[in-house]
Amino acid sequence: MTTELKKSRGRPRVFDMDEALDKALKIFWERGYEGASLAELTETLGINKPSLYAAFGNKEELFHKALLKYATGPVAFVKDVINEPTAYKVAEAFLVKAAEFLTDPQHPKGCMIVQGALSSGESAELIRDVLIKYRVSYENLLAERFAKAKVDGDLPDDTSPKNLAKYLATLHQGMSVQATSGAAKDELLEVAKLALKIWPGNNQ
Amino acid sequence: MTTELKKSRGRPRVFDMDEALDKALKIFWERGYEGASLAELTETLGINKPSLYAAFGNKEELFHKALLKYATGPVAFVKDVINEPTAYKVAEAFLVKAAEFLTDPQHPKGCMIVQGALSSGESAELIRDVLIKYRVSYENLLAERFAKAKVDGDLPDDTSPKNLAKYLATLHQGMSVQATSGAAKDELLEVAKLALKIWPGNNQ
DNA sequence: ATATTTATTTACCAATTGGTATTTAATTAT
DNA sequence: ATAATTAAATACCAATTGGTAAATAAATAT
Repeated sequence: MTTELKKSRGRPRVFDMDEALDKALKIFWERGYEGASLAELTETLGINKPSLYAAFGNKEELFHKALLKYATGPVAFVKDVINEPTAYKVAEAFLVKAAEFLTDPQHPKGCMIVQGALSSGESAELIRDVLIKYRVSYENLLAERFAKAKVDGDLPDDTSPKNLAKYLATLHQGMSVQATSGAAKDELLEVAKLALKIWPGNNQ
Repeated sequence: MTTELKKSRGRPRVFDMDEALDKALKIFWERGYEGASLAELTETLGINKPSLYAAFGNKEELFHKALLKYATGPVAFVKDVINEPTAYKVAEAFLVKAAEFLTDPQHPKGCMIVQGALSSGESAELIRDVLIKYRVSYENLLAERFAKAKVDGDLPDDTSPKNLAKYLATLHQGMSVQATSGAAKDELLEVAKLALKIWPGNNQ
């Protein structure tokens, strides 16, 4: 059923670009931008450098493509989360799904957007800034959702959507560090449970 | 008043070791272990490589010495915090002081123990593991303090000291990421304030 | 069959990485 | 004054970094 209109002219590519990008993603994910060497990348993808460059551009472009795949793939759940019916359910879904995702044994621990280039040398400064922007935009997504919840009367008047969003983003980022450090899913779920106790009406 | 018994025999060292270590600390702090190059280190310390090696050993040893200085210097407040009279005051002091420290303009943003080697190449794996141990031990310090609080009747019987400690450690680590990403002190103080609302008796 | 196109392979590149051997300079002990 | 000791400066090292030029192989269009 897949439309294989591969009347491409030259020598056919021997590797699957999507699979290769996925492997690159996982290396960046657990090594970070600077920690991932071209040597490890090419070795893992099973291709050599010129092929990698022809297919994806340079290391930086490869990272960006991997990042895009990450944001639209594994991490897409964040954008679903804001569709939960109430602010509380948004927060709950966000933290619970984060706990599960960050410790999922199917892929590297932690969040690539958090640890891809947290502190780094000059060569990764652009990458670092892009990741910061991603984090900020996810946080803003939550803040906007909570602002709407206030209008809906779903949150008390004296609550600050921004503070609430930053609280959740901070927890998420901390959970990412925890996951990378070996914390188990259940431990992070307990953290999530505790964190949700701040919610008005969810006390004790 | 400083006992300068410098009847050391050979050519005198031209730089102050403590000052130099402090500069190295700040570079590791904002660049991470791998991100800090020997070139940047020697340039900033104002000494050349052989001098650095003679004084501090290799890059890894220098990092460990800087880390020790960090843990006994800027970050010593964590060990004071557990002397607060109540569990709540411990948590409050921990989060408030963390917010202030992580955004202090006097030194790099964020926590070196969190971002010194979060994700990295193979060359930093030992460092990464040491930093993980540091994080775990700080968390254990809090957990033990809260266990004592339970015995004292300062915390309800159904509270888990470990979960509480992990909750606070997670927030601290998240705040570190936030600080590195440009969050302001006031914003982190708001997060701390929100976070403390989970406390029994501190609701609303 | 041949030309064209595209991918792979091999071999290479300059720059940078962490790390040292060697020489030279500054100090103290004799 | 001279020997011994210690540090600094210069110059170097192999290995690795990200990146590429040139040659070769596999497909399609003519």
